[in-house]
Amino acid sequence: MAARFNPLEADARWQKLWEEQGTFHASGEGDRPRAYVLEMFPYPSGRIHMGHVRNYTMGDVLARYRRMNGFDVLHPMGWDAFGMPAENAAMEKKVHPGEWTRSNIDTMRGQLKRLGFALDWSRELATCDPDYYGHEQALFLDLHEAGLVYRKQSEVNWDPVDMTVLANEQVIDGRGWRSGALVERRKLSQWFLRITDFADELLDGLGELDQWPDKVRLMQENWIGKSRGMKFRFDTMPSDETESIQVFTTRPDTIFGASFVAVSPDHPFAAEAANRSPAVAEFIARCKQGGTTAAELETAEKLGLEIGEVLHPLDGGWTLPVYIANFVLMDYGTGAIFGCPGHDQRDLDFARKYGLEVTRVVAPSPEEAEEPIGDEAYTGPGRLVNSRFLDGLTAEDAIREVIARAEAEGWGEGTTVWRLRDWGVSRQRYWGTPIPIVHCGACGPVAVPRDQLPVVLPEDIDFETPGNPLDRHPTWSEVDCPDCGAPARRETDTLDTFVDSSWYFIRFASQPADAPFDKAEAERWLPVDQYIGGVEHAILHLLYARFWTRALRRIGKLDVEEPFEGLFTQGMVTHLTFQDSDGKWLTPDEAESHGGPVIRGRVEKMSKSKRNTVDPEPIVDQYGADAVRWFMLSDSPPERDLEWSEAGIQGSWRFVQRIWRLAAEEAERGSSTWLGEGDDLALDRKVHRAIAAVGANIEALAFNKAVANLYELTSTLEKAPASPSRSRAVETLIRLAAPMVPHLAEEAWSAMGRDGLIAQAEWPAADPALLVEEDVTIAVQVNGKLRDTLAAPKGAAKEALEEMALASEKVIRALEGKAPRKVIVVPDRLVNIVA
RNA sequence: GCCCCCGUGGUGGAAUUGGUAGACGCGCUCGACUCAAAAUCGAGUUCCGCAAGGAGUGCCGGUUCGACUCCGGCCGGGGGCACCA
Repeated sequence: MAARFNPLEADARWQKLWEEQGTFHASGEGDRPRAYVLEMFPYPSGRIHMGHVRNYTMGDVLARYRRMNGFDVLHPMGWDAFGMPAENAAMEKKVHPGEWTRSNIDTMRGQLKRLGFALDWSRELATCDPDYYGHEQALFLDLHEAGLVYRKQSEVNWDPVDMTVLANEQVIDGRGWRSGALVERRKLSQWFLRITDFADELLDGLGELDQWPDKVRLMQENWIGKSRGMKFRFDTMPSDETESIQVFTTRPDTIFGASFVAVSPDHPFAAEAANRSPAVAEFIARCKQGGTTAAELETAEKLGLEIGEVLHPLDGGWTLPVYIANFVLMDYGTGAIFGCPGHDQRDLDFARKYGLEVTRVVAPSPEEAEEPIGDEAYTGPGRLVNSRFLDGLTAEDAIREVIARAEAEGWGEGTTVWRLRDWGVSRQRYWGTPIPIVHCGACGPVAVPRDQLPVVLPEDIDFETPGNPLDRHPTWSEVDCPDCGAPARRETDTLDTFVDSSWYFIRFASQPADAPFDKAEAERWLPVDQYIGGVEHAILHLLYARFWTRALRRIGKLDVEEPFEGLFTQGMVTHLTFQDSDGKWLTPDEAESHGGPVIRGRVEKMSKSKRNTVDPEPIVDQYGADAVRWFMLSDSPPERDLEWSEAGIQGSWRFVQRIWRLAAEEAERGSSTWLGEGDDLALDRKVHRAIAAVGANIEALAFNKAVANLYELTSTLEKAPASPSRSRAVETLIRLAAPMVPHLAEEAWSAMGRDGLIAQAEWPAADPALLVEEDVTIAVQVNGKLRDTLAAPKGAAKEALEEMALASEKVIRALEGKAPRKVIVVPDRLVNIVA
């Protein structure tokens, strides 16, 4: 038996065997309990990075652990294969996006396989495959038929050089991130999904997701942004021809503090005014200039232009000026507000600038009723003042009162508004799922008949000229209208790639050829028991997937409420950064061999721009998959960042060899030479405590703690004398470590002469009798300070413990002759003597 | 600006419901083996102190027999949203 574990040889051998035997295929048959373990599928960008390795190692440990615990485990892998980088590569390197993507997938699949992940590769899918996106088109049409898809004009970020729509994230300081051109706002007809129809259930559903991080639930809650308030109207002057203005407020109680009404520059009321006056039109144009970056908005000046007058709904003799104001958003609430400068900071800034009245209508105490408002609006609690029939009411009561009156008198109503907007899914790009619609001059937009799906992307495309290649393709879009047969044109937009990732976990669970999924089969696996991925998807992907699942439920396709029962967001992999004296980023290797001075920078997320990435593949070459896996689990709590270090991976390598030595030693000794030396009960207890601890920690995804448990057990075993207990314990150690270091575990398992694969072996059971301590150490405190410890049998009587504690010499000394006033005894834990 | 999270040795981090702070790893120190080195093994490693003992979980205060843990106020770091009415 080899003195060293040789991963270079062993890893590949076991990986081949697992693959040949289909060890990790999810059966879906029989009545074993099922577990669906899923990590967010990767974008095939080229090569696996350390973040992937960490993410997939965590999921793999859980999947292997569940399998050893008797579960039928579904642990699949696929590729989020549509998206911009492929088109960029096409433009820069003159390769077809499909070719580039598929070649990346091949590379990355090979890299993943070398890490020995227990994946069911038979279910592998790529979203760029017509077999996948064709079914997505069918689902899109299902939602369309159900009225959950619609088309409307919408403003987009338009890059006039690249001739493409940009996502908000791709607009940097008002310019296209690739072209650097000033981005324009254009109105285009776009497809939308009615996610706002589900706002209430998406919000309420968060309450049930108790296996999600609070942080993510909170982020989604804020994103959905439910606000209760009142919508009401300000009537225009009887002489005006224009209609009344609807406003929304969350503070109807402050209605007597109103000093102006403001509408968005995009509001119809503003447009009307612009029609009448070039000055107004010019002002609106000015409002639309300027960037949308955080910094610019922060410092942006409040701009307003008075364009009319309206009547206060509770006092026909009270007129208020109407302004167009640049800080009012058209797509929130009604696009118009009433300004209450006393109790809203923005309104106050505006009122000061334009010399409008500032009235206090809420005061924290009666004494402060006439206290003028200074530079800060008062937004705290209090009672109403200067508010006629509302005076003296609390803000909450006043809100109810005003809404009740508005509803009774018919000028307003209590309502709820949402921050969440419908999901625009049109993208003017080639490398995505074609939207299965045909535009006919006579019939309008018509769904592509089901038997004509999938609508497949053309292969012969040209990236030489900017813009959407689909739009430019000479023939692809030319079709006959499915309804009337007249010449028509295909929709040339493709779907947002977030649509692709909104249902891939369903397709993993069930993949018939003729349908997106089989309802019953998918329902047997779903929801995903444990989903693991980066926190950067906390809102978009996870919200869209929740919506898509609920939409399918509403149309009767799938009876699942929430797609992901458990969610875990793992931290990033970070690394030191280095710069030379000119500020140029250096790789760690360059930093070492650099002649000049090198500045050690901060520890940051691995990124190409900071040049601090570490490619996993050479590390696997050098140390083997298990050492890499072990390191990914060991150093930091999984939800926090992990700093990559050479010392860390070396430590992991040493540990892998330590386990190997224990196994090799036992294997060599054989199973007969030492029999009869008797059991080592103390060792048995430690082993069973480790069984319980490692299991509990893996279930809690506290991998770093499970790792610590294994280190501790290993050290104990190294020091333990030979005995049947020790031999059993080494076997147990191998089983416990198997989910984390599977290749080593298989090798040791087979060397020790055990049958079958350890991947399919049983997880050891902790014997409850051995988990109970016989003796415990009792802490003895005097006035809360530790003075002594004493050994006592478990379950010793309080009186006995008290007596023992009072007899302690150290206690007597600490008491300095004072008599104990009180003695607190916590059984099996401590005695505290208060003097 | 609003919301949320986190501050523990040289370092990553442990510490069921408040009950012996620093498990386990990394690093470091000393020792063994070696001509030597690597690898490996053993001992030690919160701080002050020879010791007895004292101090100690960002800072200040509070609750409690007892606080890393609970409460209030600061300071520092990170994240999310952002003119959301």
